[in-house]
Amino acid sequence: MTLRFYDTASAQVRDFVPLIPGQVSLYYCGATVQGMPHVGHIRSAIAFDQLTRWLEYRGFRVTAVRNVTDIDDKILAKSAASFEPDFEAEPGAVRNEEWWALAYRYEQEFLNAYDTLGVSRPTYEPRATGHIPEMHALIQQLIDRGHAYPALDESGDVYFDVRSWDKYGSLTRQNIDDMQGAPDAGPRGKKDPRDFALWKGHKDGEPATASWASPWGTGRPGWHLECSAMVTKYLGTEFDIHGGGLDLRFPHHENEMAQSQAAGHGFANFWMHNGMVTYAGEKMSKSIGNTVSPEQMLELAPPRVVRYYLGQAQYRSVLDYQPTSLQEAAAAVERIDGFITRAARALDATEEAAGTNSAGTVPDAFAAAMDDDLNVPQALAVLHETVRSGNTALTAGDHGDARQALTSVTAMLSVLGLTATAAPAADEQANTALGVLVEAQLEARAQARASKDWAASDAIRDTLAAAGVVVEDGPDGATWSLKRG
RNA sequence: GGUGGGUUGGCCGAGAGGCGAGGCAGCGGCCUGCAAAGCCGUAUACACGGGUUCGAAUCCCGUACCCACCUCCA
Repeated sequence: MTLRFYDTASAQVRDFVPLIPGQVSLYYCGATVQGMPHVGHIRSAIAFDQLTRWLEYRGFRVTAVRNVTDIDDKILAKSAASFEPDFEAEPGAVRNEEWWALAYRYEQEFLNAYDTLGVSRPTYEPRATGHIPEMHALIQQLIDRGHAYPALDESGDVYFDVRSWDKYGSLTRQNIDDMQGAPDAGPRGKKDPRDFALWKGHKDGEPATASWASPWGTGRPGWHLECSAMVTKYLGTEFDIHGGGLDLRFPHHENEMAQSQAAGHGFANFWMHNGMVTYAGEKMSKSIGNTVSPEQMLELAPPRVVRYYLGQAQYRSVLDYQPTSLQEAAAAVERIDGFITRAARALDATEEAAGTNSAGTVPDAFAAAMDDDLNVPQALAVLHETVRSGNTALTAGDHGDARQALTSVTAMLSVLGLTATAAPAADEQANTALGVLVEAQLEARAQARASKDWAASDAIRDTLAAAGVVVEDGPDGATWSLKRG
């Protein structure tokens, strides 16, 4: 049983062998908390959550780290704008908000979205501003090794010297001389326009709270450096997997890799990048303004449906959002949930040992699909096939097979982060206040049906349906459930 | 200009030399008083043009179009 993942650095699917047997160290880039999350952020988190869950299912102890970039240009700019007299508060924006408050507030928004959509919390979630000393140590190390230098002007910046590191560009297989270079970078005291900032000198007008003392003058960390420093602190100088969105490959991850390896670190063994979410074929991003928020999706569908939708494609592929996407996902989820509800009720009613919650195992075909670079679509095919065979078993009254299918489905859903909320057992449901009323209606309907009074029977069913109670007739009489969503 | 990725049936979305993944929608059937749910059946799908091969959606060459990154971006 071999796990295989696509590694961006080597551009191939490779066998995954962790550095320490039985353990996996995973770092994936979280958000720059400068605004509300959009579903692109969530898709990335779901992808690495699926990875984490699958590794854990496979018996690995996973140490997952997801950073929070809580200081950067945009955060400072947004905060500064909130103090302007003509500040026009966007929905959700706050007037006169300090940069650190703004960052913490949006961090909470991200956490809420992650939690709602079932993204398990990483082991550690470090903030950039909490790791200034580690960054200073790394910068000093790079200067000592001749790979970094204080800006040639008086800006107080410290730059990484890309020309000093001949492997620069190797992650994305680019040649430095073929790169466009930052058009607006100008010299800014750089030796090469592609040199990037490890440390940004304090600028006039920036709040004093956004500035830390350093051997090179007061300032704040560069984006790329913070990840390198935090990875090393929590996972060591060499670790198994570094993840993030495909758009972070360059420059962010290229720069991270360069500075860490130039500092003598082995760094990431695997680089895994999730594909973008597009809207009408265009990448969803703040700068384009075509974002769809988790809230907007959650208005259209329950969290598990949103999770199903965002997690159903293979993580590396582009996921194009369409207005009908969530309806389709909802239908698929309802099909699964319908089986679970029916199976649970049928089995509970006939078997006393219903509480056998032994952690089920996943079908071999499902496992093989997940082992193969997290082929979730293929795994979902196995899930649906299991649901079908379970339905067939239920119809046939084959409770042994039905139970096996139920256990199997439950295990698969757990791995995918789609665990169904346990449907109430029939008698439990009947004992609620609503249940008493519904049962009375169903009793009346049963009598109407017995006397072939179809008009009365259907009227009751319609009334219940209007109240969100779905009635289904079966061989043993009618059952009911609350309409989901 | 450089570097990657893509184009699969009405839609989404896997696969990767021979047996038509799966879901959604549609159609037909079984079941049902009628429904619903479920089950069964149902599609001459692989951008285009060449080539290799007994056989190509899958390999090779070329073409077109799309996307991403090279500037902050999950």
